Amino acid sequence: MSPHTGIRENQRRRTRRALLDAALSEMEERSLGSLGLREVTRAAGVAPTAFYRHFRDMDELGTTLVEEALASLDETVRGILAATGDADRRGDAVVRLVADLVRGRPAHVRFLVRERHGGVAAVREAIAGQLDFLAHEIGGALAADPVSAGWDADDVTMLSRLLVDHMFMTASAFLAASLRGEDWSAATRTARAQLRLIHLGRVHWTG
Amino acid sequence: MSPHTGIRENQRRRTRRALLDAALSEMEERSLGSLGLREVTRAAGVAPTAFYRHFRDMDELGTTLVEEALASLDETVRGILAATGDADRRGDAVVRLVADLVRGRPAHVRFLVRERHGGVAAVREAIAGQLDFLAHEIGGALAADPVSAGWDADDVTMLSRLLVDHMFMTASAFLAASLRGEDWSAATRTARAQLRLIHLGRVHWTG
DNA sequence: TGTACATCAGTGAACGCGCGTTCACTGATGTAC
DNA sequence: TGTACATCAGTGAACGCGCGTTCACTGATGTAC
Repeated sequence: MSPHTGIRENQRRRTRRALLDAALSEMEERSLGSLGLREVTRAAGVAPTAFYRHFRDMDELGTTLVEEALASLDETVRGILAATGDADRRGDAVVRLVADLVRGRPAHVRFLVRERHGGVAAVREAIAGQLDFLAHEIGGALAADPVSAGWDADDVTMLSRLLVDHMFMTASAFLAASLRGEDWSAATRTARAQLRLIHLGRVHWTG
Repeated sequence: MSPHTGIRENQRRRTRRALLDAALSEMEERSLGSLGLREVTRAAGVAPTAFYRHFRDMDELGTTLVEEALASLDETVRGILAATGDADRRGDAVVRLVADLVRGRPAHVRFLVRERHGGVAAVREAIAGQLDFLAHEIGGALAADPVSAGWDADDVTMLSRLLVDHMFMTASAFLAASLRGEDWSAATRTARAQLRLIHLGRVHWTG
């Protein structure tokens, strides 16, 4: 191994990252579909043609961002569901997880919220696929709870879908609060209360 | 009044409608932000410059669509809330209302779902404003229910937000089902079950 | 270690194209008398 | 009713501009010996 091994690969990674970050940054106010290749390369500080060394087109860059944004999310969620049995604490833990995600990668989360129903089919489908998987994971964990005795599969699916959608609602509420310069206490209280209400419904559910 | 009075105004309305419909049609797969003025006029069958006789820019066309899409919605919802006391029937009525909306104006509904978190600030804000108003209306109706005795204002807001978001989830589920060529029975059952679960949580809520 | 060759991430010029916007216009519709 | 004038929705040419994509290239990095 030469002393210089990896220099080229390193530069390549830096450019690729610059392109992804530039795209995320340009999408603060706008959507992927309205983003231009030249716009992204300009913001990344490279020539337009450098783009093609990393992505076939903007769709491919978009699906890459989906993978980045949701990587490790379902693992983390599964961890919470497995570790915490108590419903209120579990709810609090999920809300905290969402808050951490939004705080840690606000641009990625905004991207997910915006493009989930957005104008780029490839990206919509990538997100939908990941969320199906996540809902399935959550469903598996919920089905194992004692309180789910007597629930049929459709009911479990219905609940896990509701919870996944609630995670998006909550993420969106945090982003909106940041935009208005508010702190997150009100949004946190609302999200927790909604989860508590859903949990109460679950406890009193009758097939 | 001459026999020809209104001909000009009529033509004007037809062109305006053609522009709005062309935009909705072009947005079946894409988002407002990626739509071009020339694209819309081409689809509407008029010269590009005709656009300016009706809208300052695409933002203004977008906010017009928001008003169209949500016009009469909150009135209808209020009607249901006032007319039906029983919770299960109320839930069914809301799900039916959403289904009718999606069936009757699928392009408008798709537009709302897509642009609610989309890349055009003016349109996002117009939708958010309308939904705030709708949530407030629903909150007013819910607060009047006997079951809401002892609920504070924050709790009522928390619940009406959840219900408004659930309407969007449901609308999105219907659109997705149509796209996959499925009928809407599964989506309807899921939406009703979710509302029933939320209602159960409400009944057992303790400040 | 040094040398000769291969690789390949990023470049810069060039292309044809559709964009948003301006402008003076046309001609059907509307109005005053 | 007929006539003369005003209005104004829609037109078509023209503009400068940024777009996505192609291509042959450069020069630093990597590899074989």
